[in-house]
Amino acid sequence: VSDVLASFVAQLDTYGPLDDSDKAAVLALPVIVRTFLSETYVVRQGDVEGAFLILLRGFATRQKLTGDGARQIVSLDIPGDPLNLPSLFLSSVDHGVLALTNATIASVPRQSAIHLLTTHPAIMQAFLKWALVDASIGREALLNQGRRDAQARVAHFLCEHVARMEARNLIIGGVFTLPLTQEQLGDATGLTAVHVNRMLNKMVASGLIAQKGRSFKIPSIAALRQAGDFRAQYLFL
Amino acid sequence: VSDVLASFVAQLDTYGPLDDSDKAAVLALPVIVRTFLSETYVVRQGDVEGAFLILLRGFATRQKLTGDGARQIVSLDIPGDPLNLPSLFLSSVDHGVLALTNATIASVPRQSAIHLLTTHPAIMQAFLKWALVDASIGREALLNQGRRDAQARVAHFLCEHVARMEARNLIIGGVFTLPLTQEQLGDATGLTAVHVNRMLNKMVASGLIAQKGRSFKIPSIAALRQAGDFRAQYLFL
DNA sequence: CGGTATTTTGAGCAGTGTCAAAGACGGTGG
DNA sequence: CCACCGTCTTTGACACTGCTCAAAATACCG
Repeated sequence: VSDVLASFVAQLDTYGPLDDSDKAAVLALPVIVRTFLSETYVVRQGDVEGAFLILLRGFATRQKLTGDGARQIVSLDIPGDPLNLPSLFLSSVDHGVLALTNATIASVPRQSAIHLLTTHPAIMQAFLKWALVDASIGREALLNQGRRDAQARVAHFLCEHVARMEARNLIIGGVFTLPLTQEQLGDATGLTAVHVNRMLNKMVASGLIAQKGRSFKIPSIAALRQAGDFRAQYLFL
Repeated sequence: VSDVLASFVAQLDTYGPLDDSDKAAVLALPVIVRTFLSETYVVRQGDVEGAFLILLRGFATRQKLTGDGARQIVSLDIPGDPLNLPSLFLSSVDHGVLALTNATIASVPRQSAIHLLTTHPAIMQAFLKWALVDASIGREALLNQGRRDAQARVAHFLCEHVARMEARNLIIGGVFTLPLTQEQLGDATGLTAVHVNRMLNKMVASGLIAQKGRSFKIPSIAALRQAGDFRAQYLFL
């Protein structure tokens, strides 16, 4: 029994609550730790995936493609996130998973994960909550792309990333790294790389964000939230 | 014990499978049947909702609002759909529910529903699958609004509605009613009512759809699917 | 039959996309 | 440690999709 899943258990517990036997059962799961290079596929869209994956270190996106190859990033995943919950119960994954940075990922055999859930109702319930929150985040993203202008979309995306990172104590000293190119930020907000660039520079000019390479600092999170029409309730943190 | 929930059980079973005692337990749920007039709120965004609601007859949308009042429709719900699954386990609903037509809705006390799930793992699992499919549909909608042009968005939306209605045997003779104004169709696709109008007329002119008032007929579903870049896998029907 | 909501149409415009090129950055091998 | 190379960012000019505003036509409902 190793403790690679310790932080995952902590996450699950916030959706829980789990009792000690539940936690022990998760920690007793057979796990293989795998590493992926940056810019490499973890799961391909349409795969019938065998294992349940949890991101331990690094960043990953979940993304979909249109018929003519345009990309939409549907989630930016951070350490502690499950990467392919749907594949546990659905026949195939409707989206691909791409490692953005070098990433270490815990891989749990599908049958072990399913067995865990069916024998531990509290864990099943925590997974259900996770799925519900994931859907809620998706709905907010839909609102963001459907009804906000370019600057607000980018601001909102940044606010969400900050909020989720902070909830996991992954931001230290107010500075954080956004592990995305501007092209990818466009794919996450329904914009073009060029236009994302203009929006970022505009936001720097107006003092909404401070940016140096891919590391960001937010002078006033309140101001950024206002610019992005961001209210955090939908994250259920 | 009435059978108002019979069709809901049938739906659940497709996500199941449920055994007879599971089904009996659902049917034994205390239910109040309520009716709502068209254009009337069933749940307001942010409500701490007491009851679990299932749409029995009519149509409803789930929708979110931006800070300055723009609306995004995140789901068009049809008979058999649960309307507020998140509120069972999350503290509040992140979106409102609006009856589009006169609607009859089954209302199950929250505690009864929760008790049902925690005592019947198979039902909990079916609800989890439901949540996963709902999230998958949300991701496809995000791709649709982020990366497809106006005509494709409308075509894709129509294809999805047809596919879901057909899966419940709610389309007879190839003609169906879209219970939305063009304004609402715009809110569902991230477009303006005016532009939706132009797209619909263009699609009629090119023979992709036949429309008379709010009733539609699709001459060639294959052609419409092509126009909307629609592949049905993500619905997991 | 009148009133209201919805659809339709037109004209003009704004926001975002496209294309292309230059500049900056970062990683790698020598 | 430096030079090189590929990727990413930045900038400019321009095109175009989809939005705004406004008014007319039509459909729906009591």
